[in-house]
This record gives sequence, structure tokens and C-alpha cells, in this order.
Amino acid sequence: MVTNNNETMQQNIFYTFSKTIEFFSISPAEAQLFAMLYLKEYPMTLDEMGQALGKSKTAIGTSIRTLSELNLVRRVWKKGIRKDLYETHHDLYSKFMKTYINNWISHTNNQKALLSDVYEQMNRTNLSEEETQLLNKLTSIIEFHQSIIDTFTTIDPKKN
Amino acid sequence: MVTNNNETMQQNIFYTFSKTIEFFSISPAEAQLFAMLYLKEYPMTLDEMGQALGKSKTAIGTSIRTLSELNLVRRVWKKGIRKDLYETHHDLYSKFMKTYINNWISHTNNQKALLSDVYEQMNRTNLSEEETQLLNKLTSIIEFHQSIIDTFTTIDPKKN
DNA sequence: TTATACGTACAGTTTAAACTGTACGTACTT
DNA sequence: AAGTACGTACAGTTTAAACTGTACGTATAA
Repeated sequence: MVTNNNETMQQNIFYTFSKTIEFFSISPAEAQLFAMLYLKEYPMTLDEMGQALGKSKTAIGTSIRTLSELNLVRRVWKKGIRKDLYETHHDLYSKFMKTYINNWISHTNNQKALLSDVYEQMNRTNLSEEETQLLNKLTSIIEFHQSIIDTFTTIDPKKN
Repeated sequence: MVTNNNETMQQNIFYTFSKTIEFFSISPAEAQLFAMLYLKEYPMTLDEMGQALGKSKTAIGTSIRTLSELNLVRRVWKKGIRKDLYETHHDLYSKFMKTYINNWISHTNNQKALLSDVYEQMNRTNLSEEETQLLNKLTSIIEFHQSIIDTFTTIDPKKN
């Protein structure tokens, strides 16, 4: 980090921040869009975002739709502007971590339910050795799922 | 879930389990390899794994190398067998969650350090309004990183 | 009413990851 | 020593995700 130039520092912040966002299972394009939008002080149009990132309006449309569905950005109305405007939510931790943990918990609960269904079907008397072993494996896998759920349930994403 | 057939149930367990493994930022191919290997009761060769998953030995070689680097599987020696044999580690929660959380913490620490470097370079007197705003944004982003680290540090992955 | 702006659907293209098949070097067996 | 087995390097192929450019329907402005 040898440069003092504002533009380069902003680029470094943007890039570093976007890499962290990627860790929340967000695609590089979406992460960069969010990071760039967060660093701007004003809501942007699809054209502006496309120009800032060097991408087509279609690609921006797709990415902003995903970010919007993830509740990370919101539409903004501004008088006299007919283009769609978007800005980011500002409570980073709450937005990212809450969604991320909820995804983990709901997915893992779904998987655990499926596995428990299989367990109920298999769990009877007169099992072969092979079936008993499979049932034991299944028990371990279900416990694994429960441990994941327990872990993420203990995190308090309301903290910010 | 309407079928009682053993093979189908094993397939359901395999598939459901592999989908959960993918959530740990492990690729579908690697997740499926791990899930299949975990459900087997014996160490397997590259050929056997390739045949079981319907993939080439090269693809298996690549995937097993990654799983090995992640410390999720280990090489096994068996007298009289010259082929490489691999089996999974059995402590699922510890292996997956520990690695996963360590990745989060180390990555986020690295990013935070980079951002703090930028902060030290920017933090001086006589800042323009633009620079002040960028510095404020940077402060929020650094706090975001710290919150992530705090969150994952509180998780105890030794539980199983 | 006509022309223009806008976002998005759509078809096609590009890119990167994942894959296959071949060939090679090394180890093992005969 | 020669032949075979084995894992992996390598080049090429396939696949799915991400992208572009065009066209369309709707809304807005003139």
C-alpha cells in the first residue's frame, strides 16, 4: 500500500470490501455492485451503475434484481427522474449476517427433515447388517445437521 | 418420500447430505465425493470412486486432492494394495465447521488489515468533504469486518 | 398522436470451472 | 530386464454461469 491517491484508495476499499461480501455466497458481480453502490453517496440508475462497472445494462439489471431480492438494496423514488434508482441499505452486519444465517438454518432444517423422513422409513426391527450400518450413518448425519442448526441459532445477528 | 427401497434411500441420504456439504463452500463434485465416501464402509481407490460416481479418474484425482488438502479425507495404507486408498474423517461437525469458521476468520482478518492500512493513510487533518465521507464509509466497513470476526470467534467448533 | 425513454425478455456469446482422454514418469510385478 | 499398473500432468472438450446486444412492451414527453 504505497499510494496516497484518492481514486486508488477508493478502488482498494471497493475491491477489498467486495471480496468480503463474496464470502456471504454472493456472486462476484453482485458483490462488486453492492460495494460500489455503498461507497457512492447518492442513488444510482442502471445506466450509471453499468458505466461505473463497465458492464451492460442487462447485466446490471440482473444483479440489482438479485440484490433487491436479498433485501440488500432498495428502490428509491426521486422527483423528476423516470429511471429506476437504487441505493444500498446501510446496516451492513444486520443485513448480511441475518440473511446469511437464516439461509443456513432454513436450508439445514429442510435437509434434516428430509433425512429424518428417511430415518422413520428405515427404523424398524429385523434390519440386515447393511441396513443397520446405513441407519447408524444416517443418525450421525442427522446429528451433524442438528449441530449446525444449534451453532447458527446461537448467533445473535441483531447486534450491529 | 414414497419408496422403501434401500438403494433409493441411500441415494436420498447421499444427495441430501452432499447438498449440505456444498453450503461449506465446497464444490458439488467434492461434496458428492465426500458424501459417497462417508456412506461407504471401506476405503476406496480412485477407480472405485470414479466408477461409483460415473466420473473419470482424473476428475476424482482432482477432487480427492482438494478434500485431502481440506483435511476432510485421509490416505489409508492397506497391505497388498498398491493403489491409493482414501477414507473420510468421521467427526463431521468438527472437521467441517472448524475449517469453515477458520476460513471466515482468517479471510476477514486479512481484509480488515488491508482496510485499516488504507485508513491509516487517509486519516489526517485537512480532509476534503469527499475524503471525510469516504473515511466515514471506511470506518463502517472496518466495523462490519470486526463484527464478523467477533461473531465467528464466539462459535465453539470443538463441540460435537 | 407520435416519438422517445426505459427496463426487461430473449437469443446468442463469452468465460471460467469442471470435465475427459491421452501420455508420461515412476513404481511394482513377472 | 521387460511388461504392467498407477497417479498425475497436460491439452482439449464440455458445461453452466455470466455476459452482451437486440427487440419488445410500456410509460412518458413533446
